[in-house]
Amino acid sequence: MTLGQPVSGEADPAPEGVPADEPRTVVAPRPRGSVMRDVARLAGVSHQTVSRVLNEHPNVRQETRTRVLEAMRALNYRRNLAARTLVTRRSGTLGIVGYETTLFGPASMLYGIEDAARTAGYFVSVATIRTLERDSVLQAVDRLSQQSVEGIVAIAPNPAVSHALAEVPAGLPCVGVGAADTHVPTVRIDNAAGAALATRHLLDLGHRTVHHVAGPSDWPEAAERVEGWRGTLYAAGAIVPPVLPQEWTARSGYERGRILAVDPTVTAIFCANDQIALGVLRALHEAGRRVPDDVSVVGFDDMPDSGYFLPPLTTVRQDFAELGRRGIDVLLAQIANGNRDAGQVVLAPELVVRASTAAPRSH
Amino acid sequence: MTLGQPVSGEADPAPEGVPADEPRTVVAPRPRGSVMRDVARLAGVSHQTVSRVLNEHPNVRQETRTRVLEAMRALNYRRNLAARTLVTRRSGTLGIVGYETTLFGPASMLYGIEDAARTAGYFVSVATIRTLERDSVLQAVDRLSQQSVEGIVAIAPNPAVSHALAEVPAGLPCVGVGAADTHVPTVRIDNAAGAALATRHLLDLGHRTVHHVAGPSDWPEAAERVEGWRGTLYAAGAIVPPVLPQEWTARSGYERGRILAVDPTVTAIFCANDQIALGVLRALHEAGRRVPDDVSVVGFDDMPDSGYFLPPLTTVRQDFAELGRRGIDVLLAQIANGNRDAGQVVLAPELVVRASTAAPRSH
DNA sequence: GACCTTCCTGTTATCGGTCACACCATAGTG
DNA sequence: CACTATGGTGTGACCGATAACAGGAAGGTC
Repeated sequence: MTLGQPVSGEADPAPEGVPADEPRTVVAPRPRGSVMRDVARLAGVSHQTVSRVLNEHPNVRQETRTRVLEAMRALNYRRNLAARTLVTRRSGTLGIVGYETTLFGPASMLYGIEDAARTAGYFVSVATIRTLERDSVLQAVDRLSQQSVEGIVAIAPNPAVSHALAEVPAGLPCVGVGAADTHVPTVRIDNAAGAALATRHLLDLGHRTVHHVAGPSDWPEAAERVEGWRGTLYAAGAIVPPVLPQEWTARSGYERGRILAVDPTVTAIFCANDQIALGVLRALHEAGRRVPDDVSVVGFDDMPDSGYFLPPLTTVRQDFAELGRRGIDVLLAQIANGNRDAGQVVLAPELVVRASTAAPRSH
Repeated sequence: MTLGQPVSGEADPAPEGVPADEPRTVVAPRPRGSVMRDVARLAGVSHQTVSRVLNEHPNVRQETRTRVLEAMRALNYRRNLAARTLVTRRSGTLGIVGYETTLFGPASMLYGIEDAARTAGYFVSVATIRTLERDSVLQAVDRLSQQSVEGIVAIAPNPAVSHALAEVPAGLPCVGVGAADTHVPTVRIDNAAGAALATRHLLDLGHRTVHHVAGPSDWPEAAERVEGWRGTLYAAGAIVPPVLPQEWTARSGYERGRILAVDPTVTAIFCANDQIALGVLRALHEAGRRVPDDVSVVGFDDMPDSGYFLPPLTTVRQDFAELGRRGIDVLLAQIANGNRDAGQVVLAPELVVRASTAAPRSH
């Protein structure tokens, strides 16, 4: 036992005159636990046999196995992942590239992904990016690939991200979650169909046309929703009002909502997400236009709070957790096959009708 | 160049009779990039010199250094973290134990922590837990320690989590973020002070007393806020209404709010977070009690949406990003010192007064 | 000139696992 | 009985980095 003995004290005797508390970056090495050899010794077998037990190799006698397992428990052994990774080239870790993960959607996907990865026996390493600049994204991907991640999930598969992914040398498996992308396989809900659902719902209620408060133009989710909304209006022969991309925030919705609120021809508004809808609701309220009597509002996402807005929000639900799970499925399939062509998985969104939509008042 | 050549194909010829598409877990090893020796050879130096350049050792001639750097660029070299971790016992990775990370607060802390860790040159591995059961927590901590994380940040430092942390053998540095805890150093805002701020504000406006809709009892944040609220009422000689712990959701707030709404003596409600407040607002609205004319409402957190509730919510702001940063600071200090006694860091919360509070109507 | 520093560089061991292979039983086959 | 499979186990090499140490060249001091 080396208890109480200074760690490697001989080699470099502290210079006497120098203040000892100077904040040097010399860090004491982490104390070492027991390793495979220790377990082997205690169990009276070779280290290779311990390895076999650990990896559930069939050719180990039952009695030997239990003896090894007992030794492992006695020594509180845990395998050193770094050593294993070094030799197998498989880290058992998946990387996540996240963007704006404080938003409800991304945060939920992150959660779903982590959950699914854990279930599949993988660790999860996260690299968030602050901006969608090329360098920022490349850096994040680089950080993850340094860690020998076996695959990467991009939560915001926008062009910058997937382009960086395509550049990853080793043909790293990857998947985009949330929106379509041409460079990487993706798992997403059908944003266009969701937008169409919302627009259709409003048209069916009798509204002449539907205004749209869009999300940021650099999010493909936002673009797809614009597309679905526009297409539906077009197919119905309704006029297509201009869109002005906004952020995903209530503030954005409020600002855009104030403009829409003073326009008496506006009777139905489809918002790119629920937070935007929240802002729009407030703007309408302040302008004295009642929802849904004067104006109908639909959101997108169905965050847990949406049912408690004033009034409760009609919205398009997407199952973020399921999205995460399916994303991991696709990634694992790629890892198993070695190729990237795992295709596209598209989940159907669902319209949740609450109290924020109604037929327009007939004059 | 080994391009096109099968990787170690000789050793284990595929058994002829077995269907080839059986889903076995045999995975092709990741193709290998260039390693230190390759760089060394190209630069005409030893691998150790490459290592010196990489680690910014001072004793390398300028010319040698540039030659090595060029070789690294030419070969697109990146250091193998697993090998480095194996020998140094330092993984450069911090672990995060997260709970309910889809909530705005936890998600924001996660983000702040990741950001700060990256800035400090650390990677981040996440282990979320679904329940606060002892086993679930232990498992998460175990997963992280398997990865040789150098420290752990607990986002929900509730007793179960910190207890598990205390059991980590190697004296792993750790820190709890968000609430006080007796087992681990913590970084938090002063939840009690924040609650006091809110309560005081309502009392100062002239309310006789303040009702409270609390968070879940197994979150120390919730308990601390109850404490601050209760203490302030007590000091002011106001009566202390009973509390019923709820979840952090709007739904919870709504349910509790419906009960409070029918009680005419209720004129001021302090909610444990903004989402609860949202539910309370709706319940009051439905009951025909106007905010702030009939009832004042205060939240906690200041999520981005709170300013767009109807009416805009008076709330207690906590700076989650700063919390994350400071958490990493404390953790890094522990890693540098080797001991766990990095004390408590307490940040001051701030009251943000908006339109949901006013003096009670005088009869 | 002998000697000691200081700067720069290379050689070898090592971290803790897995892989390839050798080995020894025992059992089955002709 | 010789010969081959097969189950169970041990031995040594190896993954790719860093640590420890050795040693050569250049410069300074006596």
